[in-house]
Amino acid sequence: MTKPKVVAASGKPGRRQGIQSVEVAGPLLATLAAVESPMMLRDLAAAAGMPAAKAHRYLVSLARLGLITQDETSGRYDLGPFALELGLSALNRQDAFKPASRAIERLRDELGETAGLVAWGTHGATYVRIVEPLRAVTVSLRAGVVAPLTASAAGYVFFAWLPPAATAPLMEKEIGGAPPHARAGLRASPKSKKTMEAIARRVRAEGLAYAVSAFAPGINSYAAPVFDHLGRVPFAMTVIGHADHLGAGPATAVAVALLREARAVSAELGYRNGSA
Amino acid sequence: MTKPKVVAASGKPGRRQGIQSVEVAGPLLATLAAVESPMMLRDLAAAAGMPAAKAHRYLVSLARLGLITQDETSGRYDLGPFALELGLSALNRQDAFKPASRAIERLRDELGETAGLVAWGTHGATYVRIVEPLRAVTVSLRAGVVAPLTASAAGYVFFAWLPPAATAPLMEKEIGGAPPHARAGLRASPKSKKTMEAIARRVRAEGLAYAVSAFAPGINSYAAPVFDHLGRVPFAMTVIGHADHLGAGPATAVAVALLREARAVSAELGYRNGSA
DNA sequence: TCGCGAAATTACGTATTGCGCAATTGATTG
DNA sequence: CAATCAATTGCGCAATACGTAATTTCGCGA
Repeated sequence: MTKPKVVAASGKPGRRQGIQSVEVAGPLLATLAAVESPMMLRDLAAAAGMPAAKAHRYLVSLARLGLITQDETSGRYDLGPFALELGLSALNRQDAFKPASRAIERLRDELGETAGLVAWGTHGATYVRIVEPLRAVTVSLRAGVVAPLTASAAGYVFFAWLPPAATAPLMEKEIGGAPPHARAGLRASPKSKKTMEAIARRVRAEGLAYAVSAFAPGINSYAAPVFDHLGRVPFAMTVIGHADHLGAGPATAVAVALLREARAVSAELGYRNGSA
Repeated sequence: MTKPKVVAASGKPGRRQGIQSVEVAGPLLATLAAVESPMMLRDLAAAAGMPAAKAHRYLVSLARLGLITQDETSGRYDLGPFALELGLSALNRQDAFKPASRAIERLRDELGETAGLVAWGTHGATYVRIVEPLRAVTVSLRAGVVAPLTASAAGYVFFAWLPPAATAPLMEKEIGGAPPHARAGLRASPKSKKTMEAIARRVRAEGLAYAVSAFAPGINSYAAPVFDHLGRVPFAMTVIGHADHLGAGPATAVAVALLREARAVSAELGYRNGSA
């Protein structure tokens, strides 16, 4: 309409066919989103680069959708309730928590073992969610528990994929802070930096980590990273259970299932294999 | 276009002249906002009541605006970054947002616990802001998480003070929708309507809600309503933390502080105790 | 590796709808 | 009470969106 077209309805942008009017409305919404207070039609139209009469018609329809509201008395326009709804809905699916939560539930159901979600917090690899199978006897873990960086599958995962700067302080603390074997609760002996580097290489190569008797004797754990669309690692997914059920190694049923689910979540978050 | 018009561009709705194409796009956005996961073109078109070919053109333009995204591989459509931006901007305009934000920061500093702001959105009680204390292992939550209506302090608050019509659909879903233990992460068992009514009465009487082990074992939460000048509840303020620090009940230090701050915010918004 | 079926995407001609311009209505101020 | 500014609406033209398939792409199974 505004812009001369050679052929009928083909978008000259050379791209896929869209609806021009929809795209015209965008700048109006963007303008309103950028300011903090209601705007007059005239200013809104100017900011969006269109005549006031044109803007007005669009605003009427946007208001019918609830994307904007017009103040009855002042006539000014502002974002409406539907904009908030859209945002809350978008916020809801924005992060990795939900898909990762669903994934560990699937793992729990499929494997009949305790599964968890671990995030990197100020104190290290912190369990943020635990799901347990219905069985009576399960590995007891609570959200908030911090897994040792140098002696747990989840710790290995973060060490392997987080920037070194993020994990360095904690590793110093775990390796050098206390005399060997004096550290509370760590079953495994403290590892040297060189050992940790070797572990990290293997973990990166295999795509996941596993630890034998890390939490307690006879309890093994597996952990795999979840990547988001930027290639960051918002979570590690873990499976924890008795050694005789889980086994150990990169080819066990547990390892295969965990890796499959972790990769599925990463894909859902927009991670493209290889890089961001 | 579809509908015969007698006169040129006058909207026959008898109302103000708008842009038809803009209003056509509304149902597509509303449909995406109403579901929780990406949709196929076919289903989206059906839900919005239009042919797939038509929906496709609109989706192309909505995607150019960033209101929606299309997954490269699956071809499915979901809400996009601009939807989030619109929503966050709309959130900031809520009169209650700034005072309530400051209030949860005070609570965090005073109690040394994680505090949050929860709004009622399409999918339920949605965390829109989380503030964490600098020290300690904090409870990890992210904005966007939806708290279950029937098993969280924030959910109780909205259930107690929102019009029943607003919460009914979600309660049906939570209570009857899924088999036990199939619902994501609900530690607490599903509650009957009768139980929920009893909870709501107590919550209204005490002025706030608390939940034991709702998010995770050993994690308790408190929630109190913020009332605006019309007596509505735009937000709930929450405090979340380990059970042994927070305790549970209407007379704990946390409960007292939370209620005090929530009432202060309500007063600032022009709420008069008792009614609107 | 090839082929079947379903879904997504694109063409094309028609006429509905959006555009620019200017008049009209409504509100605010001197 | 009048003047000014802003918001809103007619009008006719022609650009754009619609419907109906055709076509391409994708996902699976043999």
